[in-house]
Amino acid sequence: MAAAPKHDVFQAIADPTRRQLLKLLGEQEMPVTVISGHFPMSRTAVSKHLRVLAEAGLVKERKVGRETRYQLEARPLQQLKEWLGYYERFWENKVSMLKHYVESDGTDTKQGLRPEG
Amino acid sequence: MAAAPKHDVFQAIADPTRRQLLKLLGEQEMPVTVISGHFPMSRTAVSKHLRVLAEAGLVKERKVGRETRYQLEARPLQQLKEWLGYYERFWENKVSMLKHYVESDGTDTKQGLRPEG
DNA sequence: TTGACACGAAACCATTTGGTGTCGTAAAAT
DNA sequence: ATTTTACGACACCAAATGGTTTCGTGTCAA
Repeated sequence: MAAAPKHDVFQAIADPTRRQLLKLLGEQEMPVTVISGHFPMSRTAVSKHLRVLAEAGLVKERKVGRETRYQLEARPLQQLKEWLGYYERFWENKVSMLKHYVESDGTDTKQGLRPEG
Repeated sequence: MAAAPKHDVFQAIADPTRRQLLKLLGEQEMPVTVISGHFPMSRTAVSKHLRVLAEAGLVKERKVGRETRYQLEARPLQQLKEWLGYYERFWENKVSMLKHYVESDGTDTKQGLRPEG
């Protein structure tokens, strides 16, 4: 029985702490202790987040002596981009249709589309 | 005014059922009973997922008689696209990885970068 | 050799999540 | 007028999640 229930990318990025981790690890490879220094929680907690990210393929680990260094591995985010691609047409359509109609920030007072007037 | 939404977009799309919901509701506006007919769970469960999506702004509800019709509202997904945009350079641009290698002191490994990549 | 450090594993806890079923009520249908 | 339908509001439950502390082990330093 192979381990099927890995974490997927969608789950992995759902947590704000993990998104911060990705950003941090994009800058540079870092060991756990240094990483956890950036967060208001225990090293163990950060470590568990890192595991989730690793299971989703979003970070890679490298053992160097007694430390484990982590670094961003962005490629799995392409899944997300692909998923998003499907929905782009929905807001592109809306925008072009509403362009002449709503020029505000999206806090529309009317719902739906009416002809002028 | 607008209270901080309890669920954000990242959380909302983390669940596979909710992603299916988005896809379904992109096709067409639908009432709850019809929607839940597409899922192997109770209407109440689907309704709760719809609420999460609504809190994230990803669906809009419209009361029509005794039914509540839901439809995709894709615009908040732009946040996701924007977030993703930051990471595109990591897979589009191998040069950035080279840059990181060069900027580090380079004494930490002998196997850091291989030709061809 | 002894001690400090880095880290994962494990046990534990509170809260959230994803699901269930029941019930009340407004709207439609008969 | 009565019944059926659509739905949200609840109350409830098991499992997952996000956090903690403690402990064991491998690695580096004195």
